[in-house]
Amino acid sequence: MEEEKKKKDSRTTENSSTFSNNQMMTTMMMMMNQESCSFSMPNRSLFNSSCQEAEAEADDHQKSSTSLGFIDNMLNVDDFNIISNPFDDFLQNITTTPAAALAPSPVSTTVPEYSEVVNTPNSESMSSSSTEAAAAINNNDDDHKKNGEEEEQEQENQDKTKKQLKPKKKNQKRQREPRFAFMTKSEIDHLDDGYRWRKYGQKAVKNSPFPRSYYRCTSTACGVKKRVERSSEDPSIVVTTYEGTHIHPCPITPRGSFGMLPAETSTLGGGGSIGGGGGGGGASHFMSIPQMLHYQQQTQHTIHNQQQQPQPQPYFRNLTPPMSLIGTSTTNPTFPPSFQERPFCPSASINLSRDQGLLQDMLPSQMLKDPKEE
DNA sequence: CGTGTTTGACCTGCGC
DNA sequence: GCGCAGGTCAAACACG
Repeated sequence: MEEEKKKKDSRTTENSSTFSNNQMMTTMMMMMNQESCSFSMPNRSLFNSSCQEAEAEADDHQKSSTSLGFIDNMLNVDDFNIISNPFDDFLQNITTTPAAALAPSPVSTTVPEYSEVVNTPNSESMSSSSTEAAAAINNNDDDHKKNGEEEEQEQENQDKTKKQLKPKKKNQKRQREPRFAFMTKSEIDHLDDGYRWRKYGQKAVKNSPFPRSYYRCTSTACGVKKRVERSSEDPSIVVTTYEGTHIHPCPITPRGSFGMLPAETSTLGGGGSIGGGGGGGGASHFMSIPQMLHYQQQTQHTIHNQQQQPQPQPYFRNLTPPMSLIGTSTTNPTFPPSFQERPFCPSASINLSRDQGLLQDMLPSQMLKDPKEE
């Protein structure tokens, strides 16, 4: 126990101190629940797998959405309710982009744990909208309600006597929410995905020196959970497992920036902090999407060079514009000030030139032109 | 004071 | 039934 503490402490300091420079991250999706696969990824663009589609969407968003601009593009908040099927895209990408291609080495070897749950992209259970997805998430309950709403009420009374721990237990063993996990090579334990998470538990995992952290979406009525743990085989790999579907848009701060943005802005430290930089000693380590993008850029670049072949780079592809903005400190009005000003990563300026080079590989030419034109 | 983390205790599922 | 491991709760605590 104390060892873990020490480890954690050391990791904490280590992460906070070293995270800036050398972390690239390789994100790869691995699994999802075999029963239903309606998970709605908060940042659709994050996992949008189809490059063309992603670009098209990016274009569409740029044309159509000006109020929230990049934020919307990133989070698709504006079309949260009409998200066609983010996970479907994602899954397609899984099939078209072998994990090994994205992250060659150890990552793929750790997948087996989840390989069983990899679903087929064409699974009909994939709903075509986030609302449907949410419904699909709840359909577990619905199904069971069909079987015994009366029972439910009866047992509800019984359950009241018990701890509120499991009000749902009667229906089934335990609700299996659609789940999927992705592995991220990062020093950061908790990758920020735009939603607010509250840590509700931490457990030591057998055969792993690293504890597993349990997070729950802070939005009321949103039961999405996520587990974060480090791979025992490769401590540099963080395995994040999402369970459930958000039934609400991605939170956005009044200033138009993500609530999720990590500690880079003090305004997000306390009540505004998303992803827990705030209380409890700030032991969790978040990587903002911009940061992720930054690393993803590097990763992509590396991959690109290695393979001499443009692999689909789905997850952050249409998120690249803000990266370029961040890197160049441009003042594109389309994007929130927070993204323009925020030194999201200490290495951002240092890597400016390199990022621009990367952007050439990744960004549509239009994207690169925009800042200049304006 | 509000929000979030920590952490020990408790519960549940599962294999034997 | 028992034990183990995973998952969750909730009080205590930390922070802004």
